[in-house]
Amino acid sequence: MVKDDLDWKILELLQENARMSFAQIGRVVGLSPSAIAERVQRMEETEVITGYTAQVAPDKLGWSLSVIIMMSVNRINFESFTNDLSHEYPEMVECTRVTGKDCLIMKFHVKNSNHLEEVVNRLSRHGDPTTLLILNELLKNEPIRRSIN
Amino acid sequence: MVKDDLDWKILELLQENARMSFAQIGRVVGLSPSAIAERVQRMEETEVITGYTAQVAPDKLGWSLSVIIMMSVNRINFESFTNDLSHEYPEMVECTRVTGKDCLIMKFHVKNSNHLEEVVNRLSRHGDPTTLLILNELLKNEPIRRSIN
DNA sequence: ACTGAAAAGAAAGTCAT
DNA sequence: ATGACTTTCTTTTCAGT
Repeated sequence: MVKDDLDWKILELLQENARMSFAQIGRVVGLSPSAIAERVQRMEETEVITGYTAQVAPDKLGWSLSVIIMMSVNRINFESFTNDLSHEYPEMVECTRVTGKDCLIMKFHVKNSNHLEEVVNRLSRHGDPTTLLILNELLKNEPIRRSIN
Repeated sequence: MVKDDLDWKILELLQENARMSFAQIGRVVGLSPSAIAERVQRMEETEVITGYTAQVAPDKLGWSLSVIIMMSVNRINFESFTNDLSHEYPEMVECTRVTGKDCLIMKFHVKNSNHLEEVVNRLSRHGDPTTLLILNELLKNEPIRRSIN
């Protein structure tokens, strides 16, 4: 798991820049590269760290519209809908089930409003989607820090 | 920007594992390490790639409850609220402004329901928050792929 | 659990092709 | 963009504490 403040410092650094070398991290926290490697490996194995991802700008890649779509999917269709999501909806980047009547909150990147309409049409077979256009991502993927108890 | 399919393949690989070495990527896509380095550097400079982040499991770190909170903040208070968000709300990991009456959708990790109440109380000074408990993250940080055409 | 040393591997730079 | 080359840095492994 997470043992001490050093582990927390390592987690913070890797959340800010996942490509930092163990040597670089070691210099900041005051441990040898091998000690960092061991700690990171332990946190990977215990799934405290679940992966490392590059963040990309969808608008620079032809996905110029981002939306949040909320939809209730009734229990009968729920499994068939949530099964194979990323395959059925390649433009979906997030899907969160939340409390409320079988409610899903999803995030999509689409090319334009025609593409959005097409996505909404596909979704409509499973429920009644509410679409919110994303105007500004004020905070995104903010690092998780130590819970101060 | 993004020149060709090779760039796209590199982006896919880095979104799946941001710690891959240029040499590893080169072996997969069939280019030399220095060619990969140049392409990645170009995509960083043009801000196609905006960063590299480690993904961590909040529940293994003492943040056992995750919630989405929606709230309208009227235009007068909007700037004062959105200014210094991560400092005022360290438990906030996402804040998205969407269409609708000055509407914000936020994501928080909290320790427990008491902590959640405390967060809701703090928010209530700026608007009327609606809280949805996250039950399951079916899709999270799904890689962005090539827009077909 | 950490250090330090040695070997292997990768990165960053140069240059010619 | 590659290949050859050098220098520097990093990872990995392992013996030692």
